[in-house]
Amino acid sequence: MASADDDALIWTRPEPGTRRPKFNRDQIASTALAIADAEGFAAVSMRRVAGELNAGTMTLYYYVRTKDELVALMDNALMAEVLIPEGEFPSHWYDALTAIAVRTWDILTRHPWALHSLRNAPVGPNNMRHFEQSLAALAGTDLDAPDKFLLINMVDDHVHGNALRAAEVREAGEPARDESPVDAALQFARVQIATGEFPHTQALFGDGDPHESWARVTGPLSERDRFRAGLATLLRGAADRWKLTLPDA
Amino acid sequence: MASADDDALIWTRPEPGTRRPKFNRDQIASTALAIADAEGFAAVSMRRVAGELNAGTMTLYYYVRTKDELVALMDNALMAEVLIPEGEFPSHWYDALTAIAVRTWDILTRHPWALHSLRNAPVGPNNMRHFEQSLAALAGTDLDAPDKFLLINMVDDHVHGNALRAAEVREAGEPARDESPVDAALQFARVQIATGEFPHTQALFGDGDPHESWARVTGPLSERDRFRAGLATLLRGAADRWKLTLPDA
DNA sequence: GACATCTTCGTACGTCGTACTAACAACGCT
DNA sequence: AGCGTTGTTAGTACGACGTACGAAGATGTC
Repeated sequence: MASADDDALIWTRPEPGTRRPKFNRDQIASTALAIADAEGFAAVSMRRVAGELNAGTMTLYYYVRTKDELVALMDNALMAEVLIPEGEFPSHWYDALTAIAVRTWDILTRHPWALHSLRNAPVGPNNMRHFEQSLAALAGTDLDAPDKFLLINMVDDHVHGNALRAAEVREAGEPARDESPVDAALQFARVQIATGEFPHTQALFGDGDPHESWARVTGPLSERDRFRAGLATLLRGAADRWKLTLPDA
Repeated sequence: MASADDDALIWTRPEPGTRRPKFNRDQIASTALAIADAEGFAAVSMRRVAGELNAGTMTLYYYVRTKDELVALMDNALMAEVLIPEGEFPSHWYDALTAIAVRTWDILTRHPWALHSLRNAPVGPNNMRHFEQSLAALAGTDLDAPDKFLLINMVDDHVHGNALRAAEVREAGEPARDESPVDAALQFARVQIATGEFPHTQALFGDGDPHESWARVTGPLSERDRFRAGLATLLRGAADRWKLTLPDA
């Protein structure tokens, strides 16, 4: 009876309930994510993603209606990373909000292309989970609905705004880079300052080595610590405004 | 002697030192800006801008090396609008910073495509003027260089972050809209909430009419006033942190 | 086997940015 | 007046892109 269909072994035979597609959305999203991380968002094209999966380009359109939907998938995958794991959730509102914000900032900073690109992505499940966590952080306070919403938005705005600018500036501040764009920008700034039209800027940066000036102006804190300092200032203002308790620390 | 060249009248003859280009960068930038305002940033293509000027497409490349340079021109033109006019500059640091931030927010909100699109534009002259004005706002304080820089960045981050999200949300909150995308998003959120996975979100929004829920959660303040409230909170935190005076008001 | 339906993907169209190159126009020379 | 130089405009063409259309292959049910 070991007849014609030896390939009908349990191992080679597809599971029942087959007729299963060769790919799935998670796979596609993570492939796209990998490309974006390695070569930037601009490298993520339908042809490219399909190629990476050894599929025909149009195959993707079976899983996704448009490229925007692919981007939505990418966004949702990224947002999964920003969720605080069960059990690591601080109990004090200040600590919880800080943990969420810092984690989000870390992710956004690790994927610098994301902020430029995922902005018009519609709300997905993980976006809602992120919002839910922020609300959970404020559950212990007696803020009313509009105030909770306002505070959460303030924190999110700060995170996104800062991550955005930090991503832009990152390489510019690094020494040991001498490609044209950065040097050109520094050179431009120096020439502008030399015109005397920018007395305050001149006083701030001085006339010395640009990289040294930059280091002096940014101060001793890392970009991440400067973000945290800004966040702490914001939350201090919020505590003041709404008479919220600060953690003992 | 009124001979062959009647067209050689002083009025018709071009001025000496001619050989002047037919266009200039300001013209090109404002044309591109107009297109973006009317039809969104995606409508700004080299062909389109050139067409609007009745020029050949490639003519633009005489004024600009790449499309990115065109975008830089657009960015610089926008940044001109955010500069506070001479004489309107408040003397107290708090008022000055607020004026700069609000004005910037207004401009960004009036050109919602800008935040999505101008982000990688390199620093231009008007960007430097904006920074110079921010420094001028802090001239009366005795903050040191790193603290000034940090505070200015915090405010800018807040402005950009908020304007970004406000632009996304704007239409979604408006009633009298029933196109598919917005309705689809609201519908999605309702279905998600109904799963019970989002108790805090559910408690916040309730089960009533989505637009009514939205109105209740955003509260009585306009988007602009909510931005100002967040900004005031941030600045209050800053005043606290650095022992700065608040205006009498 | 025949048929229906699920899944894959080749071809083709219209867009985009822009490299290359030719054409035209205005000036300084003689 | 003619000529070469150089500033300015623009046509053509190439290789990318997203995706509409529809044919082809694969897998299930009778």
